[in-house]
Amino acid sequence: MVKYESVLKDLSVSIATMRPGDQLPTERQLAAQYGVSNMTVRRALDVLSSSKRIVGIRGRGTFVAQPTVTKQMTLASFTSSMLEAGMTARAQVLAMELKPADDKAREMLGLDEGAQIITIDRLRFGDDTPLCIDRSMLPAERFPGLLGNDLSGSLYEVLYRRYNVELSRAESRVSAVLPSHEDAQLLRIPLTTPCLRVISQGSTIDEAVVENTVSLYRGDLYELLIGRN
Amino acid sequence: MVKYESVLKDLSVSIATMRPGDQLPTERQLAAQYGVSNMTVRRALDVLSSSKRIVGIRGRGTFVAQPTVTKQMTLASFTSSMLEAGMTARAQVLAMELKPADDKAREMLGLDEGAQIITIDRLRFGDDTPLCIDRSMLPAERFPGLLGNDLSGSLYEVLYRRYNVELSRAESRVSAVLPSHEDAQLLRIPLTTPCLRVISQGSTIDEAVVENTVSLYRGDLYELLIGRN
DNA sequence: AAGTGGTCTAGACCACCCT
DNA sequence: GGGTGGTCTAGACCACTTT
Repeated sequence: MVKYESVLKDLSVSIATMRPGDQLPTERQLAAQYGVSNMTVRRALDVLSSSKRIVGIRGRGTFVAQPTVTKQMTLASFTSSMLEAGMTARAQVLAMELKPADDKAREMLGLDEGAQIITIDRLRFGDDTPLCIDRSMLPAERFPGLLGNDLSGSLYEVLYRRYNVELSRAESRVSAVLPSHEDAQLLRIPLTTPCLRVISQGSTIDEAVVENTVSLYRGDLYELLIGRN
Repeated sequence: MVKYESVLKDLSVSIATMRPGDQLPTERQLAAQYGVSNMTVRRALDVLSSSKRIVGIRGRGTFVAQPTVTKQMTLASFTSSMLEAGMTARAQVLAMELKPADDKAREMLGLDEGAQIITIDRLRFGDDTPLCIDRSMLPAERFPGLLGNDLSGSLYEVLYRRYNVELSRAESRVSAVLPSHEDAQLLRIPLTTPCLRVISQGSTIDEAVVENTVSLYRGDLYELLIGRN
């Protein structure tokens, strides 16, 4: 791990314990504290600043930002975008199941009758705040033993490392919904907080759809960023 | 304008004339060429690299990137997606205004003090059902007489036909919100119906942002389709 | 005047790729 | 070994705010 990443990680944790408006140590102080140069501290601050977690005011200081509605997110992958935002990504597995595919699942994944699927429900955190519920569905045949893996990180990474399957997100459907009782409880939000529901499919290079995920993002903390990265 | 921005701008233009796979000058060469230090060149390269326009390979060099699939993710335009759904698209103009740009508008459109903007609010229908409210903002200087045009169809088409300006959607931010009283009334929905808010910017080929639109879609009837097109 | 965020330098050094 | 991208330094300087 390079130096600025250590600084970033540490700063990220510190900020999480502070309140909006609180002032951070000065750049010089941070540089001395971490035994690192001005430029390296700034590189870490830049990441936090561009993800709107802090605000630098020339001549005044650096402050913890108000948590605005404009947090950042890409359609790429939860884990990578959390990293980019200087937050730690973590997933808590809510449920895992191996079961026969119903009609709907068979259609979505292009499976034959009698095929089995794996379902994985996960609650995803950014710095200990629940931000998203992921419900994934995959063909069991293609990923034997998947449920034995550690799924607290990136699902795509596990698929790549263990099964050498590289997925790309083909198409996503985004809608606005109110959370169910259960989901609201998991995300720790009121029932009236609108959420973003993203239904996405992962396909291999040969176009076969091998993953279907329904994600529910907290609407008050999340914004999807779509476009040229 | 700071130095790295000049370098970035110049590099951006250069890259546009090159082909994928072509090699850029080395960092040292660029530094000498622009009369600037290594770090400053790198800062510009970092921007291009994180937006996937170039790829740096340690020990080899820096190369123009292949346009990737994820880069091309776009939101379909309202008019075209209505067409695809077999519905007729129509827009009712709610308000049009020519007024001085406030700070926020100036920042978004990159305008100087004293510049004027055109705002256009439209209610968009699919088969006589109100589906979306669009609030657009454009620099007045660039589009003289825009308000005299028929705006019941596609705004982008008008801009193209009348001003020969071809816009591409640069980046869109999607969030889930509840509608205001006014917006709920316009869309004929209860206040508790979650909506999709899409903030998008249109830019010309030379990267200038000349349009900013906030769209509010009925969440119960509208789904955004994001995919490789 | 002193202190702050932000830019920039000139160069060292590392990891890596090519002979 | 020589060239490349990438990280980092120690400090200078600028723009700005506060005292």
